[in-house]
Amino acid sequence: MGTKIQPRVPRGMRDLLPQKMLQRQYVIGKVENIFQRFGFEPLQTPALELRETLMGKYGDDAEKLIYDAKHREGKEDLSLRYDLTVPLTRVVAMYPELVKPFKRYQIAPVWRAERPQKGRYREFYQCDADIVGSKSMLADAEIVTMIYTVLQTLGFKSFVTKINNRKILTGIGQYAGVPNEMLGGLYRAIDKLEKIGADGVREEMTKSAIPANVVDKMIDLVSIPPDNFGELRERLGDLPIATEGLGELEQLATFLGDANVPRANYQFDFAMVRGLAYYTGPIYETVVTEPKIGSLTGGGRYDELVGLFSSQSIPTTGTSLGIERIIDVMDELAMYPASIGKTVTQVLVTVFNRDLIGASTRAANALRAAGINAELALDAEGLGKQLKYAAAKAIPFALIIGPDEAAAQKATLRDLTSGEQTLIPQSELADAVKLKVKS
RNA sequence: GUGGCCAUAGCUCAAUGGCAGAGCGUCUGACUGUGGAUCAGAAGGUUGCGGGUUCGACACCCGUUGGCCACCCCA
Repeated sequence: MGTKIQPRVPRGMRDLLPQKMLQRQYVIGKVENIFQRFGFEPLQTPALELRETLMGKYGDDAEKLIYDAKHREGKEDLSLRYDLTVPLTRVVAMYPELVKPFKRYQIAPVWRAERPQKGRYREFYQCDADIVGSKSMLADAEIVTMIYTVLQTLGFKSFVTKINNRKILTGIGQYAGVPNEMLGGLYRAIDKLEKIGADGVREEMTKSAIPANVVDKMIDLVSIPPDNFGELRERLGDLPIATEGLGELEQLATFLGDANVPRANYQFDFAMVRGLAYYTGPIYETVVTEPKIGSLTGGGRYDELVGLFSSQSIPTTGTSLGIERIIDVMDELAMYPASIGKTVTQVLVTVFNRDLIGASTRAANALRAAGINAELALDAEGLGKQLKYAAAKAIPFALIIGPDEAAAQKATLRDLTSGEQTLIPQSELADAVKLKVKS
């Protein structure tokens, strides 16, 4: 062998070592649980999609970030999936026999060639839940309710799901009379209202070459406080598209009230914008106030997307939870329950010497049969070393069967946290250990 | 994609341009039935990588890769 290869992972991607994986599995398990409780069912799709499946759906800016993954000698142009939404619409178009409304969730990695940063990776997991085949605002309300339930279950306290409607944004654009190709700049400036204030937005709009008279109208409009439907209706009432959007949000508000989602956890924010091109109706985005890490969830209604793959379009709404950011916030705020340890092993069964390998193996298997995660020490090289190993791995208990215990048909259970030891008859081993381990 | 900060032992960090160090961790022993305490000792480095300046570079210059931060955008 010549010079060694530097062990590295691709930029923006990472290994997830066991301790991290235990935390992730906890979070993903909770999320999956809630998804199922709302009647969503699992779906899996390939990591690679045909390039043509992905292109033309997200907008130019987003599509620059799509990874190509064509094989050297392959005949198909392939790309790594950019999100889970477009694959879903592809599935819906391919299997028209799926019973509607089709409610599916998918928890899987997606890839985006962005410049990495904290809370932003090139390979990351998304947790999506969508309802295909219902145009009712009740579907949107279910999505927002579920977002609330997930975050609340994970222990989040101060978070707000902001809700707006693409139709209102379109209305704002019409009201301002800005040409279509400038709408992007307009929306982007509006989106920054909270971050940079009205003056900042004014500056931003001027930079985007939006006429001065329009800018003033915009600032006025966008400065309408959240939840103030009346004021907005007064201004945009002449525009059918805006009226329609407002009507939808009012219905949504009623349904959220029915669902008892706490008023503090959602807000109708007419300045909230989402970048993806395919949204057509209500849009949502959840932010936490404590560590500023961007949005934890994002989603909305995209009634026309399925239509790009099929002769008929199907109304669809859904959300994507940013599991990576949720995990980052939970790390920062130490939100994991004590029950997720650093290891899955509950008991290390030590091996006193070669002659007692059999006794320890039988004990380990008895524990395993009783549903206890038991690890058998693999080298009989001294009790001290084995206990040190247990401590290093944060295994909470060690079982010791030395000559004395073996002769008396007993075993010693040592609590590595307190140092307390109990002598247990081998006949009652599993039950006695179970009691100790669970407490 | 644009701009800035950073990269030295497994980890956290030192070292006026002049012999690359400390703390923690790791390993061994004091302790042949007990880890986390104490003591003694040991291992561990091409200073991210490639060039350049210099008698001499961890330090200065250029490039490159990666991490972080602010934009852009977004989960």
